[in-house]
Amino acid sequence: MSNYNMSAEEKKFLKQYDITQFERPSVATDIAIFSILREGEIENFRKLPKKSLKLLLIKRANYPYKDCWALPGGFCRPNEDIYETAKRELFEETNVKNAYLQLSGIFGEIGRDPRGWIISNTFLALIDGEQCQLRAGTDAWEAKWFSVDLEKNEKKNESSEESATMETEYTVTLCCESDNISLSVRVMEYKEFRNYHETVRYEILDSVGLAFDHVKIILQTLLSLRKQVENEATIVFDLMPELFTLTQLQNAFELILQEKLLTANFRRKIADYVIETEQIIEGAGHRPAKLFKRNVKAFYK
Amino acid sequence: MSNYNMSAEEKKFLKQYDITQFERPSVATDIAIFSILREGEIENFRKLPKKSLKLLLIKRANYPYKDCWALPGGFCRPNEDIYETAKRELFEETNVKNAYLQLSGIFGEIGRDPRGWIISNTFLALIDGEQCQLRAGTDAWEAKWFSVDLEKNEKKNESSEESATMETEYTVTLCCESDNISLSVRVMEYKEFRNYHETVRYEILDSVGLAFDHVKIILQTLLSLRKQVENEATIVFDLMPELFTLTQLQNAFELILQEKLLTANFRRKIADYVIETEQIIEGAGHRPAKLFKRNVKAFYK
DNA sequence: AAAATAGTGTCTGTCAGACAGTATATC
DNA sequence: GATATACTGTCTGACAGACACTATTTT
Repeated sequence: MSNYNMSAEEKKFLKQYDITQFERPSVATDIAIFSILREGEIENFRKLPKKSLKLLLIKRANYPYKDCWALPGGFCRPNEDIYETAKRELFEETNVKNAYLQLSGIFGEIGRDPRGWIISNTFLALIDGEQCQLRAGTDAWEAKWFSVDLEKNEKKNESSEESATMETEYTVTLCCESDNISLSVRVMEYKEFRNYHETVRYEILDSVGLAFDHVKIILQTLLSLRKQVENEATIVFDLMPELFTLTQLQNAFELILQEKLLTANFRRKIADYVIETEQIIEGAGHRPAKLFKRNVKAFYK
Repeated sequence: MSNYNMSAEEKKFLKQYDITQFERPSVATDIAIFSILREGEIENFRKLPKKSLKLLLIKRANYPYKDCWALPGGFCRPNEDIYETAKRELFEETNVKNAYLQLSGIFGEIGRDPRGWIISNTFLALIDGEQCQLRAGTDAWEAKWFSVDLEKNEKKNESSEESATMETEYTVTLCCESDNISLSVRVMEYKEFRNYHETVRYEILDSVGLAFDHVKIILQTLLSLRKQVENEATIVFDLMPELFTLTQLQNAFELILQEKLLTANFRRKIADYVIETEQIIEGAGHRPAKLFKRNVKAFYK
């Protein structure tokens, strides 16, 4: 700390202070790394490749939750800031150094990890999936991209003048096409409005094949990503390569929001964030698209 | 965890697993508790009381940072979720049970606390200040509401086609009128756009009178509060009592955003969130205002 | 009547949604 | 020419910003 000069008395206090006298948790990070990747093979030379929103999962080689899939993550090391832990883990899995990384939550519920008291600080990462090199799998280690699909199912809605409750069931479907793996897990969302305040709580209904409380982390992170995309366009660019077509960009928005957008309107909305380049996409069985780059100036208000 | 049956092998693994073999941090929470309170005495019987955005600070009775002011907070106890820690601390300081509480950041930089490796999960809390009962001060303990003022000072702005940097100096002024205390602290914000990604970093310039890195926490929490208020109106209601006038509500918006709003436009914007009651404010030296309550149904999309 | 706040009506320009239409590559 | 995507123009209605105006209470 700058501007802080210790007195002799304070130095003495610190010398006597024993931080280990209190019970401490382990602190870990789990990262929901999203990207946009091609789904399967190109069926028709005319058609654009079908892309989908992907999430990186790792097959656990050890107990607990051996053979289940989990978010990449790890323990925070001494002399390491948690953001550094997240950065390091991200790099170890994907070889990506400069990705978008954002705190998305804390999960510290008692019993969430059978090994003991482990608090996880969770992060949202967005990367350009085509660019990244996944760490090679070994016998003990395997990482795969899973396509993400979120289904919302309103269950119950009660509201009076003073209070309201809203129960929503979410089904998260994670598919790894190449390996023919499909995980379908469900989480319940309980929203309450009582005492003039809103509270939200999540509960896992079933989580077969997914480790720990990672379903919850995935769901909450995905919902917060969506909300952000609705509010500001800039975050989506973190999924894009240096040069991209406007259709690709629109596709990224559509995959996150899970809804179709109208092209003319979309282009008007993002016009200020992009600059047209001289280059075009070649080799497609149809009219080629112009390539755009980010307009750096537009990313500042 | 539901849906999780352990094998004998796994049970054996967990029995052998020693979580204490790794070095662990202490985990704490610090809470930025905001409210809106009357500033000083009523000078003119005609005028409305002047209100301001207040932040709760506590005078540290012990080392480190003895006699400095700090955010209320404390260590996370075993068998306690961090949200519970925050709730507990909030209740201990303010006697408020059902306040709005939201994760606002993690601070785990090495050296942020001279006592050792302490990671702080920080929270934003909004409460109706008029309703809350501050815990009584003792010789060893003192809590005060400080008015918050944020000043922005753009310092440097460079941008090219590929990259941009933006340096902003923030001055946070915290005043406790009743005790004639005024703390003025400065934080530098470094925004960078490089490798097609934006990063933000904060650095304390000076922090006289404020403990630890709490300036940073205060600034970042306040900025995120502002951003949220710009995006959705609902969060501001957490600062209001059950019944309130529209002028009071507008005032709350203005204090957070630090800008004047136009009344007619404001009322149109929040019209759906409120319901008129039969009651009116009495005893003012001017036309009395109607009292409104929250429209519970509007708080759900 | 003066002071001070409470509350409303309306003009304007911007922008999002909807939709129709045109353009241009490859095969 | 068929196919498929790329890209543009314009109508509409909603809404945010600006501003002028009216209303009501106490002293």
